[in-house]
Amino acid sequence: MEGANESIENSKEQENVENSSNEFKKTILVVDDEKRIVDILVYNLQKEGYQTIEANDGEEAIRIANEKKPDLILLDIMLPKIDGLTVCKRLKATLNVPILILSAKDEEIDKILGLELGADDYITKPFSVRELVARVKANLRKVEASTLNVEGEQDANKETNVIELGDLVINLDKFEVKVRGQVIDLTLREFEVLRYLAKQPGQVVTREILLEKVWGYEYYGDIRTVDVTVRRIREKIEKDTSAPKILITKRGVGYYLANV
Amino acid sequence: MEGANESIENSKEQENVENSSNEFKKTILVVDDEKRIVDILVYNLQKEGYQTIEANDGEEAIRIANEKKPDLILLDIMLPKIDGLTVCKRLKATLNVPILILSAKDEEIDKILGLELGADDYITKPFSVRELVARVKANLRKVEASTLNVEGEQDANKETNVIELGDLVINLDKFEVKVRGQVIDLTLREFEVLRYLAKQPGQVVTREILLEKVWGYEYYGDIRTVDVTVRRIREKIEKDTSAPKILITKRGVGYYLANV
DNA sequence: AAAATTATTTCAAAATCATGACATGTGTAT
DNA sequence: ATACACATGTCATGATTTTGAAATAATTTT
Repeated sequence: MEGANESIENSKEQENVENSSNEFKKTILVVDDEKRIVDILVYNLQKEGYQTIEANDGEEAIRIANEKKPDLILLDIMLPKIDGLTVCKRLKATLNVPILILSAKDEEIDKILGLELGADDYITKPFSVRELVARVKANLRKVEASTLNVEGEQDANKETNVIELGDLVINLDKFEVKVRGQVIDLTLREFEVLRYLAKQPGQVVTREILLEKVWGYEYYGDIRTVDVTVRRIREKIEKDTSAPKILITKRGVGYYLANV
Repeated sequence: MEGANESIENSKEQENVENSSNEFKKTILVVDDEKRIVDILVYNLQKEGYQTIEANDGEEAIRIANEKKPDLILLDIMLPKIDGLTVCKRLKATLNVPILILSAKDEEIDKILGLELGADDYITKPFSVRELVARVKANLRKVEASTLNVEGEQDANKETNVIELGDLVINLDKFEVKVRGQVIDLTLREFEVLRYLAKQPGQVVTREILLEKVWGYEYYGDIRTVDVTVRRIREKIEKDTSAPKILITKRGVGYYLANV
């Protein structure tokens, strides 16, 4: 979204620089079941000088990828037949190809990263075409630059997938939450809300942001849905629901997690 | 256009937070030749606290957009004089503004996407107002996010979202104010007034400006409302309300925050 | 002193939130 | 297939807080 004008012109120039320097066009496999999305992606990637192939579901994706060996894969997670997560894992197991994940929700992305499927990058909807193209290029460059250190760095940044906040311990890998030492059972939605808040403790998050990041860009339900989910979380983690100490309301704004 | 009423209720609630947190209202250019549509869009966007400008054909759209530099453009594709596609392409060439395409049919969208133009998002008629507003907000947020992260790489760049002014510490993320080390509890309105003043300490701000920037353009209430809010703030932050040391009156003009 | 401006108090309306109840959908075990 | 538990979203209601306006008091300016 940054620099619309600049990049329209840019893209023409870079076309030559980036692509003509490699004799042959890089091939990108676009995997999405929404034809519209595929169309945008394909159109814009071709404009940038890439060759594209398409797949509309997970099964196809795996088959085509193995057959055509693309230089990069753009992969939506919401897919028919075999979901994107599985596709990603399987492809990573057999092919050494950068995979760029498309997703409507931040939380979905987290899940993927948490599961260590080996995705190389991700981008959440709505994304600008510009942004996408930039990521594609970046990832292709990365491969080129480090054809030697194939698997070196990834394991290096093994972050603690546990967030600790006072009485609260959130294990992102296990999808498990402990309060005061007790494992409590949250539903997926509840967990995601809590996790999102926990990533930035103290920071007040509006309901709208939560809806977008947790429920997803495509969700247009009642904003008060957030309140209800919060209440359900509180029922499980707060000693006294009527005086929350952990998940706190900022009246007129939204919710936040008390830090420490 | 189902759901016009639904969002009328909606808008009452979140009115403030998202918009007034940027102390000026975002401007949205609505481009459509059907007056009815424009009216509905404008009405609802204003309800949400956006400023709106209108254009009824493609020619006008381009002219106005270049002149007024809106923060976002809602663009119908079916337009007299210059069609939406062209408008989009041209605008993208000169302005860096998110464009949200309105279209009657899915197929139309398909066609559009097959074409160039870096539209940022699209929405097909009929759409719910809630959906539209959500998309508008999402796209505006996107812009904001990308202007903050200079290179878009990591969110790790910790902008201190904290304003310090002598005894006063305002944490913008937490919507929290400390006075002499003590966290005090301000209402949203109070917080916003204080924040606005704090962004330009020493600078005297008239009540009119405060009303406009904090209450919003559409607010036509009593100007003395500002006084009352100021008093409420003082009660919470001043040691001696009758001799304010922090939030000070400039008689005949307005108020300002003492500098250091 | 009169006029103008600001401070303070009070009150009712409006906004916001928590909660319970209900509806729907989904998966699972019988 | 049927029944059941569970997850999740929606809605209505009541409680609480916030807010604007009006009325009055206090202060400053002219």
